[in-house]
Amino acid sequence: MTQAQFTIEEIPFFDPIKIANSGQCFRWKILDASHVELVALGRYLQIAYLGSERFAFSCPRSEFNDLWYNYLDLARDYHQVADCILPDDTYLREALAFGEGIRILNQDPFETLICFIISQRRSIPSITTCVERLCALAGRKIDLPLASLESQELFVNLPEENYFAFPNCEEILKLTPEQLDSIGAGYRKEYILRASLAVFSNDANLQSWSNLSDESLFENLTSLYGVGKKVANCVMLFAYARSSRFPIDVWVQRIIDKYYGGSYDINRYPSTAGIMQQLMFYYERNKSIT
DNA sequence: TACCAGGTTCTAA
DNA sequence: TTAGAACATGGT
Repeated sequence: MTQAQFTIEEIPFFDPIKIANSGQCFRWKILDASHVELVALGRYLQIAYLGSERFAFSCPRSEFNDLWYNYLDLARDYHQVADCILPDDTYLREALAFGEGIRILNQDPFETLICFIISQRRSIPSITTCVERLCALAGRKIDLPLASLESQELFVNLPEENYFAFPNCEEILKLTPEQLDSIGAGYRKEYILRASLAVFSNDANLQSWSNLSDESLFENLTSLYGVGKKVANCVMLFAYARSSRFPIDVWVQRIIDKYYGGSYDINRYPSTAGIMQQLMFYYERNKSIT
């Protein structure tokens, strides 16, 4: 008996469209009101909302269990996280009501590192453009589950375009200077190259770094040229499941100044400050748009 | 057109 | 130790 080429799952507190707009990932794309596609972990995935917290994923059950369950952080009980919000934290309560369904992804460390190096002092649309150019130039072409998807009415048919995996360090280092210039990374080009070189030479063994303490991991990440505390905290939060990390960017600083009197005690949420940060960030960026 | 963007590095005090 | 300038490019 052949395995079904899709997986259906009931998932509470999960909103792919909000995740796509949350700023933690740059390769998720909203196709329509109930479909999202993404490229991650070297694969293509489409997610369809079926109603009543039920979702269809364009992959076999085995792939869903092996890869996407962890990537999408489905083991965590987000209702429990929500229950931790203090009664007097009015702003965060509003942020939760607005952003319910956002999960913190467990992304690939190298991809997250390079993406957030690119992110510094740029808008999210601009980051997305730059990341896509890098993938198209240096990334491996991905085999699409086209035939199997088209045979299912659950999913949106794929456009006839190519999808590329995020490149590894070797693939980035193989780019010519002209190619690297053409992705439009500007002065961050040198940061990308030196981070890639550190990983290639094994000075930065990103896989083994997952065993480090928060303090050591932060120290190692910030030792990379072009990686400061903001980018390091984003990598820790979005790729190393360090949910206590609280990246402070211009948006979050604005929130702290406006709603928290200029200082924010992250010890209010010792193990979930990063999740709270993401809710705040999403709320502040999107509340005026919708 | 001018301004700002999920910051970091470098330099001078 | 800290404040401030410089940094490349894209989106609005």
